[in-house]
Amino acid sequence: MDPRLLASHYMVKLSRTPITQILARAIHAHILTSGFRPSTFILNRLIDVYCKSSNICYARQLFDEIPKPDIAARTTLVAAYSSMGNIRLAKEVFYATPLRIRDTVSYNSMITAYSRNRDGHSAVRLYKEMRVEGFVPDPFTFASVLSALSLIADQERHCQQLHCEVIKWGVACVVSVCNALMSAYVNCASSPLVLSSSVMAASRTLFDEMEERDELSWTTIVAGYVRNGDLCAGRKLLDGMTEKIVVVWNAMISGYVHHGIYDEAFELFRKMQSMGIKLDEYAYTSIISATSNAGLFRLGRQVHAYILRTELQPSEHFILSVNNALITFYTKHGKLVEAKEIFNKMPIRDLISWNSILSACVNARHIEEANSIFKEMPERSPLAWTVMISGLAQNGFGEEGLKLFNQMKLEGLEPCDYAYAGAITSCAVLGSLDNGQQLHSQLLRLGHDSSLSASNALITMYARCGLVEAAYDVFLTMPYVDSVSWNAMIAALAQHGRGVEAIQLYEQMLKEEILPDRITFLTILSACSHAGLVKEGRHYFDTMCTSYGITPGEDHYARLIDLLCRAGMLLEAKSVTESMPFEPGAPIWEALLAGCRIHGNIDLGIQVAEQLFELMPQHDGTYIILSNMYATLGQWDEVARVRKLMKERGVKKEPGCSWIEVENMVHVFLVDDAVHPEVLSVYRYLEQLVIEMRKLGYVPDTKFVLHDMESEHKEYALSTHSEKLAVVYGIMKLSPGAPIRVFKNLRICGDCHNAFKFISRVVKREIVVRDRKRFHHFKNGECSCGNYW
DNA sequence: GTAGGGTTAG
Repeated sequence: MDPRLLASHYMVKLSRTPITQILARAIHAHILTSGFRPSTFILNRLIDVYCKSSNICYARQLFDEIPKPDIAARTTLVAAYSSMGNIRLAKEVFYATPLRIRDTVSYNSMITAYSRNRDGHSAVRLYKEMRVEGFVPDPFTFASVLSALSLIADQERHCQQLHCEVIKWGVACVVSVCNALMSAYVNCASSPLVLSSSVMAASRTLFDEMEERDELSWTTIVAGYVRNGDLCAGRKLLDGMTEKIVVVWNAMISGYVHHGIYDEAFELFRKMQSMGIKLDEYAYTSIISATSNAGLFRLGRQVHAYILRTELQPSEHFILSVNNALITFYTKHGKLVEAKEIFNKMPIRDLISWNSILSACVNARHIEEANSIFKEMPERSPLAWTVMISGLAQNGFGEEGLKLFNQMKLEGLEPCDYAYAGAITSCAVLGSLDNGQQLHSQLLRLGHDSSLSASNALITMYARCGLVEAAYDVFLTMPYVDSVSWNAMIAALAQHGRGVEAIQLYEQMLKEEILPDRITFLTILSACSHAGLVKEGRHYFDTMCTSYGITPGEDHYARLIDLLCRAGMLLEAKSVTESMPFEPGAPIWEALLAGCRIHGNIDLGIQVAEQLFELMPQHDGTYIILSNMYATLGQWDEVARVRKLMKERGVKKEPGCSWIEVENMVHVFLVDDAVHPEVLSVYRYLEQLVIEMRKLGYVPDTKFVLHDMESEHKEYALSTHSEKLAVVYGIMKLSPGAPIRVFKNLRICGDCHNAFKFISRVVKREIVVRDRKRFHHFKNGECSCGNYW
């Protein structure tokens, strides 16, 4: 075929019909085999097709194969590389183009490339360069360079300078240039050094003085107001509009949702509906998110049903984003099954779908499931890692959380402050102070130390590692705090038996007008409980309802009952259970049973245990407490009966286990340990200690041995308790005078509690023990709990 | 041949 004919044939084909990649390949092949040199027009179209189908390699091949591609082809390629995020190749082509044949369009493309690559400085530099070289900027140049300004510091000054240039080059009346300028001014407001009202005013003046406006002009100004928190100004403009521009409505609705003004969001949504403005995925996702945040389950489900009924041919993008929002909606309302159903039925999923279903599983504490989703994900974004790390930590998987955090770093991903918070929480779970401190110093180095989530995690970490003062330091030096910080600090004091201080801090919180939430009351109730402050606890329980409108949940009642039980008011506690507006569940009975144990009320204990056996027959704690109660009374037949019951039902007792950190290594001891390599020397050291302790009056309290055996053996059994072994190991290994910090998975044993008082005197060191419930600080023969535990 | 707005994940 005659090459010229072929060319015109291509021209027609290329300009009229959408070209598939296959067709492009065919033309490309023909060009190569026939030696036909296509016009720039054809070349550009082909490059464009390849790029739109993500085939940048072919595009470059085409470019390289054709001798001396002209400026238009080069520019197309720069733009293509830019839109695919490959700045390296874009630069290569641009700078290989001789200066004398570059034109304004090639500069525009390169400036955009830098801007897309989030390199605002290079974009601005190139703009200045082109001006020095004498190229004339056009409206596209300004649109490109102005959009790059949001990426650099001192944007306001640059904005004003470019504003002058715009006027100088006579393009101030071009709508697209004005839009870009307005948008640049609006973006300045995100800098803390800029007064948002002044840049918004500059933007508004531009808007008001525009002779003609397009949809984007309206959107830029309204979205600008919304983003900078001036919802009223945005709404005023919206109400005065004659045109119905969907994007503006959507921006307004999302603004209301972000500011928690849900009523207005719903009202606007309904208005859109009644005015016949097409509701698209943006409107729906915002409104679904409103129902998620506002806890409006029924309304959310109605929206869901409405979408299914009315959207008969939804686009792919519509299905994707709406379903993503729905996953979160069902997750936030505790409906994992529904969330999973939506996810499973989705024809296509993106990063957000995967991240949403991952957090759905994490929130529902289905860690196994979350783990397999995490492994299955096609792309693990830093967010997914973060969700997984904090999910593991918050569900007590400290070791796994920390491991994942380290793995994230090994894979070259930079953990954000939330990921650090997860890792720090992992340390809190493990009681790993060394790791926690290292993470703290990393935070300081990275400048993440002002992060709210990381600092809140630090408070908890230091507290759970036994360093209340360090927790306090973090709390006091935080640039701003939220109710989580207050709750964490109050809890820190409460766990360490400093109930009065916890209450004082709570009162301080009220003075600073921070509203307490349900967590605050849980914390303050346990503070009162640990410190034996019955009157105060009752008072706070009442004010929770009367002054703050928080309906006490089962967990609040459980703490109130715990408070009364510890103080020996078992009958009153019992009567509270009867006055509750719901049937008592396991937490209530457990609190009562613990009270019965402390005060040796076996009759009530048996009744309560029966309830618990029914509710959770596989729970070891009930059997243990009951058998221990019989054992203290010497009723060994009954002990045997309970043990037999356990065996029959296949219930296993969680073995006691304690651990201590020495030089960044965690050493674990079990009851009657024979596993730890140095356990023999630990036993020998303990024997010597006991001799010294007896001189000071220590008598092993064998009532804490819960099996029937000779008293000599009982003393031996006591000496094998895991917490004793860990404490002794600490005395042997830690530098002289350093406090001993030991962690135990169960509650501390009574004889160990007594023994540690004596040990603290013999070795003249502070011993800190964290058990399942709280901390004990032993110093000079006394414990911080005042024996009230 | 080049630029530009609104959403959903912690």
